[in-house]
Amino acid sequence: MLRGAALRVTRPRVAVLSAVHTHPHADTDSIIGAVRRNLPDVSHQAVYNTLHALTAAKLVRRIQPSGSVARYEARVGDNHHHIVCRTCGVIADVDCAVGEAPCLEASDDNGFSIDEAEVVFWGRCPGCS
Amino acid sequence: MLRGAALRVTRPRVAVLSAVHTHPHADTDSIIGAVRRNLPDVSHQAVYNTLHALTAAKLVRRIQPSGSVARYEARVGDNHHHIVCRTCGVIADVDCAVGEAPCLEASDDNGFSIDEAEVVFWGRCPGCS
DNA sequence: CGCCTAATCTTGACTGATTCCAGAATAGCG
DNA sequence: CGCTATTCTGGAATCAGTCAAGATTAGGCG
Repeated sequence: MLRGAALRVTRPRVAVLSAVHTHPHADTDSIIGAVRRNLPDVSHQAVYNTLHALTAAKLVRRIQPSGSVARYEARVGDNHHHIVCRTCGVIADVDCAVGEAPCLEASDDNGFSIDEAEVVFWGRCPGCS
Repeated sequence: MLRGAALRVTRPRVAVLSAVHTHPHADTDSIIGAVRRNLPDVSHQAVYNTLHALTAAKLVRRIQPSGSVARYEARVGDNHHHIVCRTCGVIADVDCAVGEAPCLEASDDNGFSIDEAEVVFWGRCPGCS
C-alpha cells in the first residue's frame, strides 16, 4: 500500500498503517501505544508525521467530531459517515441513507465549489442509552 | 434573551451575546476581541464561561469543523448546515437541501438512538476558487 | 431601599494535543 | 556499495481551553 502511494517504506510507517487498520477510529495516542507494542522506540513525532503522510496519500482518513481529538480510520474511498455517542464518545460507521451521495447538493451553495459532504450523526450508543 | 433562558444578566454576558450576533461564525478569540471593544477588562475566562452557558441554554450554537477551533453562531433552532472553505476557512450557512431533516435517517443506526444529523460541506469559497 | 447568598468574574497557573526544529539515521536510486 | 533526499529522534515550544481560589455582583427578600 505504501509503495502504491509512492511513500517510502519504513518500519514506523508500516506499524502506523497496520495500527490504523487494527484499531478503527483510534485517536493518535492509542495509535502511538499500539505502534510501540511492536516498535517501542518510535517517537510520537514520527507517528504524527506518518499519519499526516498517510492522510495526504488517502490511505487513511482523519475524522474529528466536535470536542474530540483527531481520530483515524483505514476505510477510505467509500461514502460512509459516522455516529458519535454523546456520552462515551464511541464512533460507529454508517452507510449513507439516501443512495450514494445524499445531501451532496446544498440548496444554495453561496458560490462555493463543493467537493465533499460530511455527515455526523449524534446520539447515544446502545450501552449508554 | 438571557432572562428568558433563566440566566443572570451581567455586562460580560450581554457583550458576549451581542458579539456572537454581530459576528457569525467567529472563534473565541475574535469574540474576546469584540467584547473588549466595549468592556476592555473582561477576562478570557468569563468569555469561555459565558459561551458555555449560552450554548447550554441554546441561545448560541457551537460549531467546530475539523482542524478549526470552536466557533459560535446565534442562528439556532432551525435546521441549517455549513459550507467550509478548505483554503481560507470561512464558513457560510446553507439551508438543507432535502426538506426539513435530510439525512436524519441513517441506513443502519447500529442500535444508537440518534438525535441530530450534522452536515458539513467542504469546498472553496468564491474568493479562493 | 439595602442586605444576603449563590452565581459570576478575575487572575494566574496548568494541561494536553499538536507543531517546530536541528541533528542523526536510513530508504532506495544509480 | 555509496550518495542524497527523505524520514526519524529528542526536546522545546505553542495554543486553545480548563482549573481553582478569592473577589465581585445580580437579584430575591424583608
